Amino acid sequence: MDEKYFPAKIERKWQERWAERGTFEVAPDDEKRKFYCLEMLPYPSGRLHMGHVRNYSIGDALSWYKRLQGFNVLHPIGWDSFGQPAEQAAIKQGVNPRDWTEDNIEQMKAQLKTLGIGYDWSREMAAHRPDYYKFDQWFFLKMLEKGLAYRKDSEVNWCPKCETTLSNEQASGGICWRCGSPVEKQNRPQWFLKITDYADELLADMSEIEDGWPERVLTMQKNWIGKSKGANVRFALSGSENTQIEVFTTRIDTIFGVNAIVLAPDHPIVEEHFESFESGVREKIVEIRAGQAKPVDYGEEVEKAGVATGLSAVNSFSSEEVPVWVGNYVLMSYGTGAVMSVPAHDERDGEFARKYDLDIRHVVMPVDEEAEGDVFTGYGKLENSGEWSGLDSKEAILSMTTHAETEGFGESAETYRLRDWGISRQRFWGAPIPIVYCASCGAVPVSISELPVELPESAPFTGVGESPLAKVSDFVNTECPKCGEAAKRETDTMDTFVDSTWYYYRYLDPQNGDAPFDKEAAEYWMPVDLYIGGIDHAVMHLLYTRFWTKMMRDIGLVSFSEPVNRLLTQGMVVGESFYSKDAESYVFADDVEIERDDAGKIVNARMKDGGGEVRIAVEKMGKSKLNGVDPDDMIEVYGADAVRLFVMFAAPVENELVWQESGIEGAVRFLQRVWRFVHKWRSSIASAPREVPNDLSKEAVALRRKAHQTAAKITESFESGQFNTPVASLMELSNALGDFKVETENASEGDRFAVSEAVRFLIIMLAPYSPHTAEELWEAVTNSETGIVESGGRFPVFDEEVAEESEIEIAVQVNGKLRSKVMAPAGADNQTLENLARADGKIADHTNGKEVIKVIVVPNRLVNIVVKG
RNA sequence: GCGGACGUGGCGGAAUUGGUAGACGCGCGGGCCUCAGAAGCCCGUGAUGGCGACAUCGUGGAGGUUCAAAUCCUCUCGUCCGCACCA
Repeated sequence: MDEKYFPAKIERKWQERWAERGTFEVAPDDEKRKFYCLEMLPYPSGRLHMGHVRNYSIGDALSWYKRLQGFNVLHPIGWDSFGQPAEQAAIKQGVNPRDWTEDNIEQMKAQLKTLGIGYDWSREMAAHRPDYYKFDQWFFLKMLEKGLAYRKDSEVNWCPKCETTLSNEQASGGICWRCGSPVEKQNRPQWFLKITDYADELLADMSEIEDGWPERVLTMQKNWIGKSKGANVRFALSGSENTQIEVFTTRIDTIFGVNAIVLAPDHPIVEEHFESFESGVREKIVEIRAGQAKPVDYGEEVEKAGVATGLSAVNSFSSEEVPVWVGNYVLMSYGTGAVMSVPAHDERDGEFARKYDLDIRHVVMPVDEEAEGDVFTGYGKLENSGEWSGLDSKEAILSMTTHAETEGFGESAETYRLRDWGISRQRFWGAPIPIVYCASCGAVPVSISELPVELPESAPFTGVGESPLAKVSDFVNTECPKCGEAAKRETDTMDTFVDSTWYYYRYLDPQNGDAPFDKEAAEYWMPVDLYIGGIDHAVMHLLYTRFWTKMMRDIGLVSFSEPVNRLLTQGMVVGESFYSKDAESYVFADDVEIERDDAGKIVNARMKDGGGEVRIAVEKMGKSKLNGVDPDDMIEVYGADAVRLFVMFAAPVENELVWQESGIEGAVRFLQRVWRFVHKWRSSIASAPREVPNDLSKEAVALRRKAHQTAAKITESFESGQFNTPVASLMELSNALGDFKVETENASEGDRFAVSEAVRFLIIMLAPYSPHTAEELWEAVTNSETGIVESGGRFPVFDEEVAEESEIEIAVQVNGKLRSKVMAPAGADNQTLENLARADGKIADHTNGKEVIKVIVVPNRLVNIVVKG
């Protein structure tokens, strides 16, 4: 052990040693309890950023903690290596996407190793390698067999900038989730996965995981699935024998207030009667269609527009004839694509009716008279509703639904916001969809034994038009698997969310060539015990992956329904940015001079050279803001251990983390302090007695107590998912060691024991945060070169008796105000505490001459004396 | 508009879940060491008043429940996030 702390040196040493010994490589072991710790796999952009560092530091901390408790910890990593940037690079720089991707993986892997994250690298996977995407295709075929994959000619979201289709989620709000461009609509045949088949289960099974998942993630998913209960009701189209218009409504109780049926502009009935409409109507419908196809900016409210088609329909409840309109606010993709318009009891219908001067008839009376305005959307008492008049809304809904069912023109129904998952992408860099189109046989699946359908080496990357695959004739032209005739391959590739939906199952059995993974491996390791990632994946990835697990259960691959027991959503890493008002641009922190007042509050910031005013803000890191921090630079200056320690200490994991260089300096100071202390005591520790000596000094007893209390606290924090406070506890323990004022040469047996115990505790509890430093210190005090885990180092189990304080400070209050503190033996009874409190001089001053009404005693805490007068 | 979360020193954040508010770190102030600096070490640091022991105030604001509230309840202000014609 060097006298001084040289992080680069020890970090290299231990990274090599871990690799040599395979410290983090694991295999199923029925003797040990398993723990599967997972972080969201990165896209191999080529550079690690601070968000990654945070993500992996959290995962590694918990992995170490569990490992040190004797768990068999699976902690893998891989690459989400299909996707647009590689293809963009191919278009812009003419590089081969495969080479580009492999290079980036190489670089990021090196960075991860420099960080010293304890991964089982033997299980690494990468989505773009055929041995992985073969099983994307395998799953697709299995789902096709099960009827869970289908092809449908459908309108898709098209991003003109990325030149690709987007899922509904990716196009949410009318803008591309990746580049922010407005999304257009296009019609084309698409492959879909039937996630909607699992909508109910995805909702119901939330009860299985609600203890371990953040409430807001489940709420977001719930809203996304958007289950809505109501009824379908059919209106007969006037003048037509058996054409009916079906509407979905949650408020069948308002059906006597219907003044019109409003159809989506692309409703089949509109299509069917289109030619019979007057020319003005046709024009208006075309206009509405165009308007709906246009993406809408966030927050922008679209004015309602519509046109009466001239058709009319009969309200089966009232026998009333109502006009049929087309409206721009009705969506074909939700419910039945038709609504019954009830302007008195629905805001949208009200707005529509006001604009076009349609009848407004109230059929539900508010029960409390608080309701104002002409539209009342609450529940109330029915009126003007035939035999249902007088009923409460809720009763009426039940009764009217039953009536519709009996009469055969309606039934209760459920509708979801969730759509099926469109997976077709007009891209090269993704898993080919294993389908062949044959002139006589149609769409024919490639047989499983022929997988993988490999991507060609390269393709012409022009950046425009169809998928590049369509231009690779060797790829496109093939034979029909069924009839052997010449046929063409599907040239769309799969959404990359397919790759990331099941990657963590591949870690369980990464070499398997016959199946995505071995069922027994999954039995041992799954479900994931802790999954850590950003909140931005709350809906898409995390909903897809829950769906995928249920699908795998149904094809017999796994025996459970939920893949992740506990989810931790980590906050962003942000940086301080400096904006020069004179230059009207961001400037580097180094060029800024900060002035503070006596309390340390920043009062002024100016440029060092010109003195121009500078505005300081905390913003997402970015090149343009000059506030990005490169993990490699930080590791070089402070060491990986200090970076990791700071990242964990600076904020609770779910919060934003403000990167501050002064903060990381504090982290290094702490590590150095620990280092110096261990260096000074290392031989005394090595020769310390193994058993507790009898003659412990008061100070030694206090040090032991602190060590055991720290172990108790940290264990509790880890178990509850708190990672910042343990660092504070470690610092306290380190401070207590620093306060232990015995020189090594005068240390008694008892002193050496207490110091040795506290130091070993400290080192092991430091390992989750700063593993290299902990390993080096451990080696210095134990002389074992195999590393902490292999040499049997275990997370300290605290001894309650040792941790217990013998004397406790008791707060004494008079009328709830703190007036004094007294020392009392631990566990003293209420009477003793009260007597002690009353005997205190300061308390007497506050109670003399007053009548004591009541005395409240909280054992080991406080005494509150309530007085009058 | 609907839904959700959160407001604690100059800053990041603690607080055994109703029981001594501000742990720990940063920043700031003072001191020791040093030729000097860096590093390190020691002391102080919520606000106001007082030489002081101490007193008063204090967890966005206003009420309330309680012997006792950062924590529970009501209202209110603010910040952030999600959804947004979903019938």
